[in-house]
Amino acid sequence: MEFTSLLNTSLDLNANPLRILDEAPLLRKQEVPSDFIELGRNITVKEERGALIEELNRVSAENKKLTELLTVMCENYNELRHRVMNMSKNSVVDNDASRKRKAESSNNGNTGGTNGPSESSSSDEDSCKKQREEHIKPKISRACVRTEASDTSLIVKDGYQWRKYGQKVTRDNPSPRAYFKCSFAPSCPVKKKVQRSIEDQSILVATYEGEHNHPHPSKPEPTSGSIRGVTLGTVPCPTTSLSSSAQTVTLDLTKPQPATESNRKMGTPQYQQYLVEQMASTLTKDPNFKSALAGGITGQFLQQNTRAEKW
DNA sequence: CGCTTTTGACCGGCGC
DNA sequence: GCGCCGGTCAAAAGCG
Repeated sequence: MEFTSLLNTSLDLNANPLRILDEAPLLRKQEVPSDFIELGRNITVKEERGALIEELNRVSAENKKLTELLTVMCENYNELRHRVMNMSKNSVVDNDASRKRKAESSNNGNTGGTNGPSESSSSDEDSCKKQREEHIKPKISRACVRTEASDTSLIVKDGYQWRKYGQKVTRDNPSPRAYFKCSFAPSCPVKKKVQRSIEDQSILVATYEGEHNHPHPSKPEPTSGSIRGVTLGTVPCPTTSLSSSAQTVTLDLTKPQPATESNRKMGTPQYQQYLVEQMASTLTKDPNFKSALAGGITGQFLQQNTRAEKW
């Protein structure tokens, strides 16, 4: 990843905010008098103390907010994890069921007179064909991008050059779906479909098909324009097993968290501190997260997604 | 003038 | 075989 080397992706998260908060006044107390004497400022100790207390309150409030945010994220993660696990189970069942259904229908068609052997061989051929086709299938990945709700354009700035070649209103979603081709290289086979999420109109769901056969043309445009990512400009969605109605997540946490069991203790300062530490260390240590973040910023997330994704 | 976007028409797959 | 639907094409319009 050439871009990860250019960008410092370290989040520099404060892994131990509560302790530092406790230490902060002590540090400041040591610093204040020396500054005070050296610069000879006309500030009374009272004023300085008041300012420090105010600052401390502000930081505490900020910390509280962040802790709450992390708690919510953790809850969402667990919920999503359960959903994905259930869905993957269901999809396996569904695949088997649909295969059975197809086999049954083809068998029913053959009940007229064909015998067993030819029947089974044809179904085997079909399955082989299917497998071959699936291998040929271009890699598909999906990304969700939060935009202004009022922004009606279906433009996802991921750093690549796209040419729109069609737009359709699909049955499952009232908002139009736009079709794009990569126009940076004429031979590039990558296509992109962009459609607003049916659940949240402010979220654009971009589906990428294929892999770019050329280097990334440029640094991605800043996400400050029409796209307003909170932390990540683009958010990798769970792709394979989740439908378009799947819940959009803002973080792709791939490692299991021990929070499910300790949810009962949620709210205690110890738990919150533990949560903060765990989340921060998970985020900063997890190479998947780092790469996803870097990819999201640089537009490389597409390639990462497709590589990580099963065909 | 060349590139991009728009949009109606067309095509192919799939289910009934 | 027919109709529906998603995906693509291509001509016209727009834009810098």
